[in-house]
Amino acid sequence: MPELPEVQTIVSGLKSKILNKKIESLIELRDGTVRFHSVIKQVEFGVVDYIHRKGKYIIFETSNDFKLVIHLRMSGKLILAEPFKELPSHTRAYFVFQDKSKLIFDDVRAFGKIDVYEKNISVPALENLGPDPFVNEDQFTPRYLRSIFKNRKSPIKSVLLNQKVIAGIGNIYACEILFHAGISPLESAKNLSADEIANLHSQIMKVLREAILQNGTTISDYKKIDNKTGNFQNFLMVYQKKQCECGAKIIKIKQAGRSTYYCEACQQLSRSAAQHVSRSAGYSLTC
DNA sequence: ATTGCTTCCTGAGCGC
DNA sequence: TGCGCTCAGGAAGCAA
Repeated sequence: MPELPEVQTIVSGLKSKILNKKIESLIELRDGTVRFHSVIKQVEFGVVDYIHRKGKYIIFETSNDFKLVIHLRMSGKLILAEPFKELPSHTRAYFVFQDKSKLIFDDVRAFGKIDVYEKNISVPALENLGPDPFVNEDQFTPRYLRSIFKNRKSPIKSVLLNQKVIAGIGNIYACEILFHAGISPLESAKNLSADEIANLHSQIMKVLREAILQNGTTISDYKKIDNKTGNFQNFLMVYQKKQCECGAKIIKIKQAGRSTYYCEACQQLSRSAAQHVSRSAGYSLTC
């Protein structure tokens, strides 16, 4: 499942491989994968001149003033392919560049989409996103989190997954971040103390930064654009784990329809700020 | 305004 | 071996 670190890894790869390439065509193999918003289908995109992301959305901007907004959802992959290479079995769409190389959008579960807009049109999905911890680092502060959490009764795990609050965190990193912050996923967001929020903020930055360094987490589907796996799965502490490093059993529950993994011993409910002990530095990169 | 449920989709893994 | 069932989950859309 591509979340912020996986999408960041993909965007970095794309920047080095397809920036300034001319899009000759965008072929759709499965209806509904590519959606044109007030743009005709036979559009000449021109050259890919800017590649960036916000949250889990990948955005290509082109020299003829178009914007391609790509979301990989559960199982989407962007794979670079040499000319004449056979297409993967779940190819939903692909770009052909002027040099005949291809960028393939492969997606088993077919939830992913490519949305085409004119460059100066605002994209609702992007407008509704909260700050991204890296793209909007100046807005994503402990103070911002305090203001948002103040009135939220929802469990903190669900709030972390809310893209309107923070753009980019998905199920795996929500679980991992809460473990490293020593906060129970069941805790109501409004119960968190200022110290706990400050610690949570720093764990969000640390876990995501570390995952980016490791090129993301490959659990099942995620692949880099060279079709290779990420490495952060080797550093997961709770997600799909049976036992915590403290020796306690990892608990699996459902929250808002999603699996949550946590350690009841390390992540206790309703501790006062005074009792709170911040987890020490975190990663043992010797796994 | 916020929260929670359903839908989309397909392959893996399971029990029988 | 093969069938049917459950599960995985991001975000949109809707209901409460």
